[in-house]
Amino acid sequence: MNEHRPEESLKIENIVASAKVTDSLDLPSLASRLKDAEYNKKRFPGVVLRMQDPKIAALVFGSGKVVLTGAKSIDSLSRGLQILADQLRALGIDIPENPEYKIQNIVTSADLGTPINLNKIAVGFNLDKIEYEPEQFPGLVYRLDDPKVVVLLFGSGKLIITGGKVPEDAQRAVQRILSELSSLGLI
Amino acid sequence: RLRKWQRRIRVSNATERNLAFALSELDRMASALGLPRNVRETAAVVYRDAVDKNLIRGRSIEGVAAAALYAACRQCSVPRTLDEIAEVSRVSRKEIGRTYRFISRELGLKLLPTSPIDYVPRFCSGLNLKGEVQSRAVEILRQAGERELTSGRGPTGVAAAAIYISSILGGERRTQREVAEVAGVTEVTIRNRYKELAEKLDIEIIL
DNA sequence: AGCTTACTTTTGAAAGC
DNA sequence: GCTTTAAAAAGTAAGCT
Repeated sequence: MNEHRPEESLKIENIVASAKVTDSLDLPSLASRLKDAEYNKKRFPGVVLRMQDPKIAALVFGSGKVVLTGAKSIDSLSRGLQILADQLRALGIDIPENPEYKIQNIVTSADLGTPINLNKIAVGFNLDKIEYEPEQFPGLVYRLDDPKVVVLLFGSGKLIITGGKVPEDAQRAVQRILSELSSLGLI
Repeated sequence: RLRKWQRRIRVSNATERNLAFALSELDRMASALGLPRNVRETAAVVYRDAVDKNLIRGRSIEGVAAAALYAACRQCSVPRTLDEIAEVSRVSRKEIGRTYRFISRELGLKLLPTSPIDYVPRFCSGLNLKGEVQSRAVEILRQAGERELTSGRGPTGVAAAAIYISSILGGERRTQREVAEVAGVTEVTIRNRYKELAEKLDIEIIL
């Protein structure tokens, strides 16, 4: 069940991406013609669209720009964008064949396989690039410069890597943390 | 040149007026929390350092003052939670927290997370528990720290659980409700923490 | 007591207040 | 700075039975 290999425990939990599918969109009519659309201009300037197949939420703006969140793989993200494009085409809107998109953030979970002492880590790093306030949140926040990501470390040894642009960022972050913790004798 | 003078005087007046306001705010909050003079003085130093480094830009005087007081309490080992500071401030807990992180980083305060042990004296006196019970709670917390039973847990909750246990061991039992009240946590949290401490530190509790 | 729901933290884009 | 989306981690909290 548990392979206990830190580098094999990586799992993408969420991907956020942005794209420009057209030059302008009429949100009011778009919202009324799409079934799963939610639109409250007072509340938020974009239309919220929820897809069930790849479970993704899309934010559609009047500028023609779109934000996709919730995808658990780059593949499902692409499929989600295709589905969104098809829905807009069905409304008579011209959308490019393969809209360009940019991954803005990838959230990955991982497991070091061993419980860790957050207090010792905070001391070991001399609080550099580290924030640990258990009164407020149980995780220790570690900001890495390379890769430029933020890691949330928990006492259980599980962690969250966020802020990455490519899947490899999380992989590198875990490797770096493993080597830093072992060189500090904290793992 | 007269203009320049007047401008300097104006700026100087504003600076002094703001500092006076900040110091009176620190004093007002410290009094409301019953904090000793050394904490007020430490908070004043932190606030002045923040002013000298222009850290007030874009932030409210009251927010920086509250954050300085929060930091000072921790530096002096007489911690107050962000909620307690927020109760006597007109700034939200969220704002005080973010301002604290900012000045803490900019001034290089390097404060380690609050130790549950630092809450013991205040909570015990609030429960009228004698020194013996207090010492036993501190000993339990010392062991808990070594056994990694505090990682990620709220310091007040762990301290409350240790006090709950030591009050029973010392024959001066306080109910979970009473301890929860002075510690500012729920009875559920005390229950979860004390069960974990008792189990992993092999402490037998007979009710 | 226990279950459910929900909030804390982090990240990123979008348009506008 | 805020608003909205999604998602994980673990602790704490609140409401209901």
